[in-house]
Amino acid sequence: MPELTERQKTLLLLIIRDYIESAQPVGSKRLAEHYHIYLSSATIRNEMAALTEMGYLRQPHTSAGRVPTEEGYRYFVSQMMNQAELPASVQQTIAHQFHQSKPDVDQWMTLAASILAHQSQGVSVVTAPHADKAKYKHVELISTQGRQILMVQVMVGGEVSQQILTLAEPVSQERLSQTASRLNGLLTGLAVDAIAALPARSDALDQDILTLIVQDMRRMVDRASGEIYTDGLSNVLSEPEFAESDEARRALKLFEKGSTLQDLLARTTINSNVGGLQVLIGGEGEWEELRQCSIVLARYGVPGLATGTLGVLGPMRMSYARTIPTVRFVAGLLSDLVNDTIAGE
Amino acid sequence: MPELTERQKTLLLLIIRDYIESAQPVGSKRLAEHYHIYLSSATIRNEMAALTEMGYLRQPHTSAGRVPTEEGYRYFVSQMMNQAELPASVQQTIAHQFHQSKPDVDQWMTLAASILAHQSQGVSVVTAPHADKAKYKHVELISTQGRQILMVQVMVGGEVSQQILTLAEPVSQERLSQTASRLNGLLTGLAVDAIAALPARSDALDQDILTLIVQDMRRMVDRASGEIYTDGLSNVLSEPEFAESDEARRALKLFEKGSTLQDLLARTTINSNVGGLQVLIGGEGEWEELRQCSIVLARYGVPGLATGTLGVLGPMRMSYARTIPTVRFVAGLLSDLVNDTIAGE
DNA sequence: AATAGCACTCTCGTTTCGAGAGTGCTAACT
DNA sequence: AGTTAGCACTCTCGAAACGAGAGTGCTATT
Repeated sequence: MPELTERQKTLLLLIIRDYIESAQPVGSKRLAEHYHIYLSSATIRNEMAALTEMGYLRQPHTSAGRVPTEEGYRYFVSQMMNQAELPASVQQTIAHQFHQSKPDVDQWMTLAASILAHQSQGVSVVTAPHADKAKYKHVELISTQGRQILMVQVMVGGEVSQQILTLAEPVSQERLSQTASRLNGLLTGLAVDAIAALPARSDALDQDILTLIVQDMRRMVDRASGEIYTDGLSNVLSEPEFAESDEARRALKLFEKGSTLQDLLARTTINSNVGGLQVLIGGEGEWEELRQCSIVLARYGVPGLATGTLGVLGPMRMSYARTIPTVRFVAGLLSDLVNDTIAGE
Repeated sequence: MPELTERQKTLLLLIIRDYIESAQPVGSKRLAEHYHIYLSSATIRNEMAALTEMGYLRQPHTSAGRVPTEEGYRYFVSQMMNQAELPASVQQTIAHQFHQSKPDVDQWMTLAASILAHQSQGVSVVTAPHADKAKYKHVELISTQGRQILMVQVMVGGEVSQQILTLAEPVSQERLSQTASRLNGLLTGLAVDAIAALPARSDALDQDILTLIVQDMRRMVDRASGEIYTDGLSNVLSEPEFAESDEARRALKLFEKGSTLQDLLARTTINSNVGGLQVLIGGEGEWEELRQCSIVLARYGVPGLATGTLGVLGPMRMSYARTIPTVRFVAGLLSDLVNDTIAGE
């Protein structure tokens, strides 16, 4: 259906840009006066009617200006997708912040969330890089008290999981350390399936821990993403479309119980490959809670080894021109960091 | 200034209770009709005038009903402080949830935050129990990649900190394990100051790690509270006083950058001892952002060993009758849990 | 001391109204 | 044929007007 004439394209983009800035329906007259189009308002009206007919625009009421439809936004985004780049100065500032921070995943995620939120004036969402196919690297067992022990497990790539276990009976730290070192000798470099396939061990404690390790690795692989880092929540309230608190509350709830969010991010895992951006506009008919929102998502990391998701959520009227390049740039940066971290293995 | 007659007390409490429910200024007539006071509206008016004079009530405009002042709320809270108890059935439900969960601090905190938020319809705030005087228990060193290693440190009491370190040069896992086990033999049970006072070690790696351990322990002691668990953020938006998003945004921002919050919780550390509640009303002249809010705080844990803070933030008009007993009860529960955890040492 | 009565004040929801902005359509223009 | 001017019409929005309702303070009475 790309029956858009050149003029219609320009007009459409202009209208959307104006609406994103002003948050108000844009009319033919305003358009004719404000921008240097050498067209009369009447002509513009005709074109607008056509664009409305085609489903790119919409009028809130008869005799109000036009507002982009979701389809309109989609066109807008597709147009700017390949073109927008973050100014070099901003790039430098951001990169600088990352290189100054400690080499700690937690720090990176927090920083990424903060930068995304500030740059885009939206709500940022970042998940930690996650090994698609976890390989065992190391386990430590530390007795904390009585029958409870702390198990710290490290994957190749540096992903860490800690968990508290309750054993059937108290075990001394020495015994735990021996068990751990035996298992470490045995399992290093193996994937979860290989470990599960090992023959049962003679020592009961060994066997118990082994089972738990497998469980834990499974859990790490299954949860598409663990904790979600987020920032800029208060930004949603600045947007006029969330002035009535009801709509805003719905959006906030998304972040309290992460299930919808998890769902959303999981989808991206499937559809999108590292490097590509994905923009979901108006919930895409799937997410009722997001009907008023858009999300710009990207996948980062090293495919097959460790990847994560990051993105920005905002009103459908969000500034894509700022958000898209920022998300892309930060995703690239994080990919590099992950790459560097893994490189040594 | 407790020149309140018995009748004035009853009236004041009634007015506040009504206002908390209805969120609307309460007038003399409404009061006379709705409740079984055998007084005429005129009499009530007189008393109201007196209460206003004394600073417990306020009228938004001439000829509107009365609204409690902060002083009024304070009186209200002081009255109900000793009396309110959570229904036994609710107590059971809550206790049940805790006993079903895994023995994991993270789980507990999340659960506590969730329960508080739901019960009180406010925003809950919980910090993990934190050792006031950390004692060393165990360290593990795990090489993750090249010069970077993961250091996992466990305190007596079970508090865990993990950190990524970058060494001057790559070190094998064997060597790391040896170092760790040497240090474990040496340091177990010592407090940070004792460790800092140890003579320097001959082995360079040992010494490096030792320094880092001390640093890390200091860090853990210093940060009054690390991560803040929170829930029910979307509840703020339901309250009519936050209908205009500006006020709501301010409250939300509190939770994004935790500094004010940290500050607030730190104060409680000083003023309040375990078991006692503290109710801050209207920011108490100190916290501009909280002028419209109240916060019910409690300290839990075992004094001198490990304590944490928990509380609920809501509009000044929040339901103290539900919030106060809930906070008190959950604080008690968490104290028990901390106690049980530590008992074994 | 408590109350009934009264005059007065102030808010709030409704209604009315006109300005303004925008539209669609038709007829004229290039 | 594409563009533009003109016009009648629609709809929103803010201001002004207004009356109902609720509440108050004060005074006189019980």
